[in-house]
Parts: sequence; structure tokens; C-alpha cells
Amino acid sequence: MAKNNALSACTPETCDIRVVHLDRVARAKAEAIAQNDMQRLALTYKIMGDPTRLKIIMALRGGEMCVCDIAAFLGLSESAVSHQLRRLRESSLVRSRRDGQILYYSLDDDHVLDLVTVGLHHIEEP
Amino acid sequence: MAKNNALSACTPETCDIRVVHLDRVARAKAEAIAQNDMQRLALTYKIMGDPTRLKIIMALRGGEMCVCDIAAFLGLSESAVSHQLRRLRESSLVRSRRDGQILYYSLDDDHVLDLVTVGLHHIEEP
DNA sequence: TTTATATTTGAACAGACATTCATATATAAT
DNA sequence: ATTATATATGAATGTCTGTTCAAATATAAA
Repeated sequence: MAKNNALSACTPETCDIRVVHLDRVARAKAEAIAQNDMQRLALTYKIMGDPTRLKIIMALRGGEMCVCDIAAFLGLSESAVSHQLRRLRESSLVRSRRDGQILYYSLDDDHVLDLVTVGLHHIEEP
Repeated sequence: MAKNNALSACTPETCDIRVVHLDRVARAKAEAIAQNDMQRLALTYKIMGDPTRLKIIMALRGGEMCVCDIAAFLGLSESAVSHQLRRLRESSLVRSRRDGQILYYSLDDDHVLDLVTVGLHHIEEP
């Protein structure tokens, strides 16, 4: 009697790998999103996963701030903040608006707020 | 005439730091969440920010899988998967259920699904 | 055109981390 | 008890990354 769909998967590349539920592996592969999307999705979370960058995002919930403001708020150098703002910009998490010499940063769109909100719900669990 | 709330903040610890909008810095500080929560929130995103771990989360959306299954799906060693599952468990992103020798992993709660959903919305932007 | 302010950028260094390998634990079967 | 299966764990390693420092833009004022 077959024990619970147990099979050994011995394709050329994945020999030696035990597979208890081959159907589940197949389904996971079938339902997987495009590799490119996966990378971008992971990067989004990764960028939000650094305490400094997350603090910037949280601060910008209250309205736009310039680099100086953020640096003072964090107690970090403006250079360090600028480096992180670049990464946040590249991931479309924040945007900037120039007014004279000052660059005002703000959250890019409402999805960022949503991500924070859902994340906060998660950590409020028992 | 005061130019746009511009002030220099020279507390003992943050001297040399230019502050253009002291009110915004003060508000950001006032609205900041507890440091402990911030760390846990950042860690949540960070854990989801690794491609391997995110692939595990995405796969588990379709139902529970054992370590073998996930290892076969990812083309990774079971040891590597086990290490990542531990981190996912520590952040309450996945949970495990034992049935004999097999440990079945699944998403911990609906907030994880929500985080993925909102994240997917974010990367689908123009 | 100088000078000053606001921000960015590149290189470099220190710390963090994902995978591998070897070993250990846990459950089940013989 | 012994063997086999399924997973976990610890150490080691190579890579990635956040901050700092120094230098470069960019805009405005003098």
C-alpha cells in the first residue's frame, strides 16, 4: 500500500532528495509566481526589514520630511540616511519632491501604509 | 523672518546635526511606536525578505508541506530548509504539526496571507 | 563668481547571515 | 535493541550590507 503519496523524486538535478508528497511539490511549482515578481516581492520586504529604513517609513506616515529632519530624528549621519533613502526610492517605497535646496521625502503610495498596518497587526498577536 | 521653522538642534548627543524642521522631528518622535515593537516589526519584514523564506511562505499558501516537500520544491538541502523554517517559526510566520516522523508546516495565521497580498499589490504598480 | 547649504555618491570596513557539512535528536519499524 | 527515516542543530565559510569617511553635485545667496 502506497504510504501517503510517498515517492522518491529522481530527476537528473534533484536526485537524492526525498519527496514525501510529490503532489504537493507539483502544486507548489504550478502555483508559483514568476521568478521576477518573487525577487521584487522579496526585495520589498527586505528593504522594509532594516530597522533604520523602517523607522524612516514610520516617520513619514506623519507627513513629508527632508533628509536633515530624518537624520536628526534617527540620530544618524545625513549620508547614512541618504544611502537608505536611495534604497527606499529604488523599491518605490518613498518618493521625493524638491523645493529649492531641500528634498522632501514622503511615502510613495498607500500600499506602503497597508504593509505597515498589516505588519503591526501581525506583531500584536498573543 | 524665520525661514520655515529652521532651527539648529544642539542637544548634547545630536550636536552638529542640522535640523530644518524641528517640529516635524518632534512629531516623528512623539508618534513613534515602542522600540521593542519596531524591532519585531522590522524582523517580520526581514524574515519575509529572503527569497528562500518567501518562496516557502508562498508555497504554504496552497496548504501544509513537510520539510522534504519544501526542500524538493526549492531544490535545496533539507538542512538549509530546516534552518529557514526555524527563523520563520521564531517570527510566528509558520507553525508546525507533527504526525509521526513528519512535521507539517503551514502559515501561522491570516496576517501572513495579508502581508503577501498587500506586497503583491505593491509590486504590481506602474 | 564665490560661498554656503542640502544632499548624493563611492570606497572601505565591520558585522550579519544563508548555505554547507557533519552530527545529533526524535519517531517508527524490524 | 537495532536500523531507518525525518528533522534539527552547531560550527565554519563566503557573501552581502549598513555605516562611516571623504569627496562630489546641486541649488541658492552674497
